[in-house]
Amino acid sequence: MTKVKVDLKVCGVCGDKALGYNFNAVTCESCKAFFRRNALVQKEFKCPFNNQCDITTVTRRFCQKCRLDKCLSIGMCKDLIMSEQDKVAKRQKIEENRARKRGIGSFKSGFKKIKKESVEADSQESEYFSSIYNTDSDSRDTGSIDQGYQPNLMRVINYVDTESMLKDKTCVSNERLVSSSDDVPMIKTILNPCSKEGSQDSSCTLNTLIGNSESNCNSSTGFSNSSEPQSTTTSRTATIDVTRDVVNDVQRINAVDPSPIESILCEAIKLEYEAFSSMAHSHSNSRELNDAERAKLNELIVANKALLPPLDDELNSLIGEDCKFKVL
Amino acid sequence: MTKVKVDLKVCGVCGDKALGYNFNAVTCESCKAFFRRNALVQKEFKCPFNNQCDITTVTRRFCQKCRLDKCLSIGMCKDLIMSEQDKVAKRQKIEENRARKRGIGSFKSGFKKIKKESVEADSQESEYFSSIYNTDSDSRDTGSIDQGYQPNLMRVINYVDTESMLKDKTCVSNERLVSSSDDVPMIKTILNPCSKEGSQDSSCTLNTLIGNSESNCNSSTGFSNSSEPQSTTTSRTATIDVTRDVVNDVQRINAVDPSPIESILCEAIKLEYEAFSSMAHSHSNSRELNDAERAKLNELIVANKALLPPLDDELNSLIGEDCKFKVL
DNA sequence: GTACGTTCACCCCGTTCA
DNA sequence: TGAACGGGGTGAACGTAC
Ligand SMILES: [Zn+2]
Ligand SMILES: [Zn+2]
Ligand SMILES: [Zn+2]
Ligand SMILES: [Zn+2]
Repeated sequence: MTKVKVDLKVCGVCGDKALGYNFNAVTCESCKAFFRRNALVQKEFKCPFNNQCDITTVTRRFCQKCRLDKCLSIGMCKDLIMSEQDKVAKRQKIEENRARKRGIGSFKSGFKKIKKESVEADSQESEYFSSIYNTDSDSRDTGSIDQGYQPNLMRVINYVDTESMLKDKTCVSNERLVSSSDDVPMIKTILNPCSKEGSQDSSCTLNTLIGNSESNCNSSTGFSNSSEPQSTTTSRTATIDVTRDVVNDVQRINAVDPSPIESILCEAIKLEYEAFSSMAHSHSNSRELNDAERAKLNELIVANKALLPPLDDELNSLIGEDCKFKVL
Repeated sequence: MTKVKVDLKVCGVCGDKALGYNFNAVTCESCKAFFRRNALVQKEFKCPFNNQCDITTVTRRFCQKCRLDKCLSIGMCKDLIMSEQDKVAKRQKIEENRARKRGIGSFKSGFKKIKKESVEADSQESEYFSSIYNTDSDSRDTGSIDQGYQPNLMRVINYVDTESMLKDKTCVSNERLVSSSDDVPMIKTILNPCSKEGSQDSSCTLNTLIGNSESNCNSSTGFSNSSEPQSTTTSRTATIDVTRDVVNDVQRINAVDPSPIESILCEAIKLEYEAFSSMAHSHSNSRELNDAERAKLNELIVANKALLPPLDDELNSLIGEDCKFKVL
């Protein structure tokens, strides 16, 4: 029981053993590296087959395109890949600490090497970043939303839920939080296109949510999109799957468009629902949706619909169903 | 009921459970650590969004900048963070006591660990360094005269106001004031007008979906919806400015003396002001949560709407029906 | 009992090298 | 490409002075 949990984590991309979240999805080390290396390259990969490669530990290296698509589909987020600046900053910090440490220990240590590096990278980066710096750049795609700290951000998130949320049940009570399931919930953040001029209604908002991705039994791996909802869980699961599909669609759409915003949005939506639903759960097992939950659901639907032209009928019907949960 | 009171303490920064005051504000353990680690670093953090992140247990890791700002805004005081010297002194004292105790108890006892520490200062890593090096000049650091124990001083003062000022405030106004629930009131400081306000108005806002639930007296995290703290406060700000002038004068008087006393004074003054303002605000209802949630929800909806032009009528009606949240 | 600092396990990102 | 590793940030638990 104790260490079992570790073994339960499975890479959402290839099914290999996973240690935890990477770029916002549970993945193995190799997929992590793969994503970091390839997610930002602008070049499109080509599938040698027909874009439907099943990714496994064995096949994962055969088709970069499908592997990358899979990565994105399970929610891996490009924005969490450090920008060149971030990396430089990080290296610098490490250098500093190292130097400092060394200095304290014994100040005789060689310092020459260090500063050499600190002089650093200035040179190369150039173009990428330039865009980032300008305040209003609408582009932002490649880089990250913000150079500053995306990474930590995410990390934190994941960390959080796990720990604080379920850890002490006590807080759960008054804490909105999710879960309670057992272990790895996760968060998501989304941000809308706050591209410059949309200011009118201050439309841009970032929502964070926690989605609890189930862990323990079953579904954890169940990420594989589209596939089956084997689980018992009833309606909630179903709903979630639906949203997930929608999300996937969006992401697929995004494929062309490098901007991750939409995908993030979708994630958020998905998570929102989940968060609510988990909240509801905590109170009672009853499968009733409270108004908040219901509202959320509707909202999700709206959002998704707007996002992607083709809306699923299934979903609609589903909604109809869910809505009947005692409407206020 | 008896121990309930303990549970009532809520972190003024993120809303998590708090045990008591830390650096002059009621905070959770994590915010305490966060503040200690980051308040003195010279480097400015950067908000990935637009400096309006709502800080909750979930989102607190997203944005260091807004978290730190929040810390300061609720009155957490950098001066209470021990300086490196203080720490060294403290360690020394501990060593001494330990040694003495050990000697008394039985001098054969394990010494291994001890000397390890005595080697001490090197005490490798971790958090030490972070703060040390900052050149920060302006206050305290090198100076010294007093740094020896500013902290205590501060504490005392706070204690005082506490008493006189808000005593019963219990939870209070939206946002800034955190609570104090029943026993220990606390001080507040007002945040500085965010230096470069220029950026903030950009339309983007960060919201947390989950909202903070909080059952009892929520208050904790202010929600961003409409009444945004920073912007609103015109009159308030003005007042503060005035007090600030006064404070400055005082400081000028103290001038030569680098000691943080003046800051303390300042704190007290501000606090008073805040106490008033919070009173005025005090919002009525207890069942806050829903409202907050609702607001959140609406916000989301609005955001989504704005996002995507084509909105489905069906859905609209649906939403209108089910969730009466009046969408604006 | 309160409020500091310290420690340590943990999470996840980057780097390195075979 | 991927295993192994280095490392920083976080937060719970703990030690200690007062
Ligand atoms: Zn994998
Ligand atoms: Zn393929
Ligand atoms: Zn907190
Ligand atoms: Zn922020």
